[in-house]
Amino acid sequence: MELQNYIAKNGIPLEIEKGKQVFAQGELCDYVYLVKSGLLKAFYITADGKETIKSFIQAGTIIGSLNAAHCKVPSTFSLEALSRCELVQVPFNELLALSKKSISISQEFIQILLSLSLKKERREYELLTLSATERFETLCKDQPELVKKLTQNDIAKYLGITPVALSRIKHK
Amino acid sequence: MELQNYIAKNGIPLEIEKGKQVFAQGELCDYVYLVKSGLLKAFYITADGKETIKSFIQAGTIIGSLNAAHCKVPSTFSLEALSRCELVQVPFNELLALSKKSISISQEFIQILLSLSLKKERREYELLTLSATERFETLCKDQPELVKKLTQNDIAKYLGITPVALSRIKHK
DNA sequence: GTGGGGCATTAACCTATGTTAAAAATCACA
DNA sequence: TGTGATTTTTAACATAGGTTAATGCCCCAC
Repeated sequence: MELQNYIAKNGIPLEIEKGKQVFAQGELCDYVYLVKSGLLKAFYITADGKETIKSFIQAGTIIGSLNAAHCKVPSTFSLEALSRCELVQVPFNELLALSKKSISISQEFIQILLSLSLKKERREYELLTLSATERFETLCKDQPELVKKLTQNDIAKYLGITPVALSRIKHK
Repeated sequence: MELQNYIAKNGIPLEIEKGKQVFAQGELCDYVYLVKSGLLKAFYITADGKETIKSFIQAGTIIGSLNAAHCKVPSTFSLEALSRCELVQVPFNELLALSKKSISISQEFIQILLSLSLKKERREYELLTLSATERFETLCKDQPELVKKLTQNDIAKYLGITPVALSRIKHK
């Protein structure tokens, strides 16, 4: 909470319209964003121009390209608003510096990174061991409210299949 | 380094013979392990009895089931030695407690978790956007020494395909 | 050296998903 | 309410990878 409070107080508020990008794949982006309201998607555009969705980001989450912010390299993904969003922006380094001065902030950082790792581990597990149908069922069971807000196109891109394949799966 | 030194000094040394498991999927495991030598694999057994490999763990790495250690739930994967291994075992909570008292340990923890997240992100990216052939090529390019030490069986299980499919891919 | 066990290859056939294209449904809004 | 735009469905065909099983290979214990 301390960390979120810090961001809420010291960060720069941003409004992002539906369909607009917060940052784009290939750009440097040293910021981290706290999502106050709205829904976003983080996605890759592959070499052959196809989009695959890495994750959906809901209110209350902190999001940023760790890679870009931490390693000073271009982001590997884009972040785009699926609905009008209120964000608060703060430089990643500022948070890291803050964590060097406060044990409680450090601890919160550690908790956030731990839960991030667990989330990614879960996704890795699903991609590695479940079929597209099973991944779809899991998503519907775990996040029914989220699924309602998404287009089938975006769900498919998140599952790693085409919209056509998802339509087929639903048909059963 | 401070963290690794702590583990090396205060942990319990373990020797694991090739083929033996450090912990098994479904068990509680509150420990974290520093790999001093050898090679291990972390893998899942799915509901229908198939094995898929989550990652290979080489010397110098710290490994453990974050989920099991942090959330007090059974591990979702098993850890098995692919060659004779020297490990050092330390309770995860001990490290977490330590990080609450020392900023520098906290910072190291954060760095480890950051690089873990980046690694997982990369894997997620590959599973989501690359074909089996491309994943195999990437692995061969990025970790040629590792590939040499592995059986084709294990490589296939890591790529998320069957050994038969991998043999076909290599044929080309 | 012999025999057994696991690993790798090959082949034949099967299934899930991709691709393309067209039709149908839904939505957005003038 | 009508109309164009977008999303979803359906169909036909192509391809990657799964499954099973047979064969050969290699290593190692005896």
